[in-house]
Amino acid sequence: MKELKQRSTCPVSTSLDVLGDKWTLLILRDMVFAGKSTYGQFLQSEEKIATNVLADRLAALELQGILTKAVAEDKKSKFTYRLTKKGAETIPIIVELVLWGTKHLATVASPMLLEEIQANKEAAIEKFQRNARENSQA
Amino acid sequence: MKELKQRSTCPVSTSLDVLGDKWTLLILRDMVFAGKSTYGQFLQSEEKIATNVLADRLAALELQGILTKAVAEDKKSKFTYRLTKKGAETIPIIVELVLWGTKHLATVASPMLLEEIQANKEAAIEKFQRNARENSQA
DNA sequence: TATTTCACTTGCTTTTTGCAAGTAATATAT
DNA sequence: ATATATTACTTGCAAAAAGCAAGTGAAATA
Repeated sequence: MKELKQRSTCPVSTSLDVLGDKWTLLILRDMVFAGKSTYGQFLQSEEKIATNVLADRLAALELQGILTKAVAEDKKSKFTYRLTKKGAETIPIIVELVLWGTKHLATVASPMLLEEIQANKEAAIEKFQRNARENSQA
Repeated sequence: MKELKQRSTCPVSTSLDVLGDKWTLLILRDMVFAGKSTYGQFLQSEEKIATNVLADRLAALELQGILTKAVAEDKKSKFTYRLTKKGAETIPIIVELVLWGTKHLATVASPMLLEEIQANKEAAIEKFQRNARENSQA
């Protein structure tokens, strides 16, 4: 596992201690924009995260209180990962990454998603957060 | 050096390919909030970046067009790093990291900075961007 | 009862990071 | 003019993290 090494008391630095690697925010992206919630779903993403890295990150995110892990309703051999409030509040960060990447890098964003964000960023963030919380009640 | 390996065409993923590590955004933080612009200044930060990692990241950021490197006015043995427009437009991401870290992690932010951001986020971001661009004219 | 699904773990190689020391081009002090 | 100090790196090596392929174990399905 991965224990948190806090390099300083700066909020940017400590946020990066938690979220600042190439995979953590992609897992959260999959939960927020693709509604994914299981280990197998996360493994299937286009970026092909290694299975041991995924296990490590999920455990770290759970430890940090960013997501919760629970036995799925349908099968008890399955787990469902859900965002906590703390986790859902990373959505503004992810949305800014979408906007920056779309503007400055060679990327392809879903036009509908992008339009929604550009039309009213605050409203779009609230909707994503509401969805994340709603799904967590299911 | 570090060439860009793009894992997918997703804007979140590609933004993380560029910015998603533990050091890159700290360098940008130092430029934005502390007005730092030289190699020696970056080395002195609280988080103690290794000198070879700093050199690697500065070269990668220059390659990505996020900052420019120029001989300093006062000494020609010194270089000045400045944010480009693309670089200054990462500020919203950094600001969201400040807010999330402040709310959810054990951190200490400058009260003045935090108040300024909380009072009017958009205005604060614009100010930081203006400063970054102003300094780049100096 | 056998096979498949699902969520991991293990072992090994490669890559990245961290650390300490070294170098080379100015700049400053004597 | 010469020696010392700055500044911005590079180099070499050990430690940590990531990537890859195969294996495991519990539960669901055939």
